[in-house]
Amino acid sequence: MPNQGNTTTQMAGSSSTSLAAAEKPASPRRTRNKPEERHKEFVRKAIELFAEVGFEAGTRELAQRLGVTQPLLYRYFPSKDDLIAAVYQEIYVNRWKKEWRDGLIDESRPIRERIIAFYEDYTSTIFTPEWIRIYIFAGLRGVDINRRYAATVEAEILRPITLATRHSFGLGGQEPPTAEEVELFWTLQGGIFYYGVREIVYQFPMPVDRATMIRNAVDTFLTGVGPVLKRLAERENVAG
Amino acid sequence: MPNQGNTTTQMAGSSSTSLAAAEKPASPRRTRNKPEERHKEFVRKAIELFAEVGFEAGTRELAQRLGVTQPLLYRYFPSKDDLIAAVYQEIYVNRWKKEWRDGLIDESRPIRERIIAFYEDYTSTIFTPEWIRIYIFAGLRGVDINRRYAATVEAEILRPITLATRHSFGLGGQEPPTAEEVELFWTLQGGIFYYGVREIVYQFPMPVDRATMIRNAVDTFLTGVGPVLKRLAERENVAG
DNA sequence: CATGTTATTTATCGAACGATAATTAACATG
DNA sequence: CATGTTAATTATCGTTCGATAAATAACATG
Repeated sequence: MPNQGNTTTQMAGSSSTSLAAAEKPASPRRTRNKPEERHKEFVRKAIELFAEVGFEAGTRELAQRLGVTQPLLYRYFPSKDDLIAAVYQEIYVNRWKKEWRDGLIDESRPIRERIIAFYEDYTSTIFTPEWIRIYIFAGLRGVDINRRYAATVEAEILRPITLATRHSFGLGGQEPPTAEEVELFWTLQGGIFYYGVREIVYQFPMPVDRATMIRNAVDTFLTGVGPVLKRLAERENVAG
Repeated sequence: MPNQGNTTTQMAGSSSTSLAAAEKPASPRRTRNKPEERHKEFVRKAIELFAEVGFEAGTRELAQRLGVTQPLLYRYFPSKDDLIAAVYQEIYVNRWKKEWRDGLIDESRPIRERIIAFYEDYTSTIFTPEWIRIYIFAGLRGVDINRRYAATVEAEILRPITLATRHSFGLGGQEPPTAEEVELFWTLQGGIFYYGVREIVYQFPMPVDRATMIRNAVDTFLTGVGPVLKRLAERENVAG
């Protein structure tokens, strides 16, 4: 049934003609593409598929969506795990913006403005099904990816925010933020992140739009964090 | 334990003796148990296994851990999905405490105390690999469970907290909390929940203990939420 | 102790999976 | 236009999965 008919095989396209058995789009032989493009194309579609189904998604399903045969995948990725690694790289490394940190430590703007601007841009990057769902899939599958990512968030975002906030309250000097201080900002980070999880993963109806949520959360946090930071700083001075 | 084996079938236990082919613990025939106990036992072990591996965990692996054969599972659960449903029921329905709501609306204690006490007890219930990991697995697999659970959290926890906090600030009356108000408390909830995710799922080293984190997060929140709630209430009064 | 019920096991099916080897055809080069 | 390279396909292997049917043995009852 592979149909080698030299006649009308062309328009096998993708849909409608598929028989009950599925899987084979009935197009024998396709065009020949450049390896780099194929590689990118494969990763892009893999992200799409994994975000939907998870990493248990079959290589046959992926091949079908790409309009190629399943063994072709193994010409570009030695194993499925290598494909998954490429997916991680694309999402969590290539999409990170160095400007986030720069904006946060830019003392020419008020701290509130900086933090709100950061979270608006950051959430516009990560609040997609691809980013969030794959991030969560990754965390359940193994801890490496997420630990590394969390370490980056802490080093590049939360510690700078902590120091900047401390300064804006006229507290402390250059000493590195304590774990307890950083933990405070983790709860802000987590609270905002969980908004995205409810919206995108649990598909909860979200009556409050993202910008409003961020503004209220940051306002609440910045108003309340002053006294707590002060208390922590005093305790630190006594202890140290 | 069970196994009244009249000979040496005893030590079929679990390890070492397993041949290369694996799967069969070499114990032919076991004792006969009461159906209700089996049912409970199966669910209990299924929770354990699913928390580790996810719902893709094989029924053969589960059977092996139970010391029974795989087809026996199908005498107690018509399909794997029914087993999963029983797991959900056990974790997310049976472990819910009505006292949480009662404690939160008990106006004889200060609001700060009530909220901190609630989160300490709540986290002591849900900050286990079983609860958190299965909750997250469930959310990626389908939205029903988590949507239902989130609706319960909102109705039984967050709305009461919102009203109680409003009162403690001398704001508003009996009007139901607005979506924007509730959303504020969702960020607190999410921030605390994400602490558990980092600890249990991502296995991040947590230098700040749970109680301290809760105290700081609630203090920050309660200090900061007053002005924001007030602003929202005023806007509401003008608009309404 | 004989008998009936049913909890449990043995054996097996069909589908789907990741992966490999061998074959075929698209394209670049002379 | 003949030729070599390699992108892409066909065919297939071995494993694992959820699930079912039939055989067997534990226990209750008389």
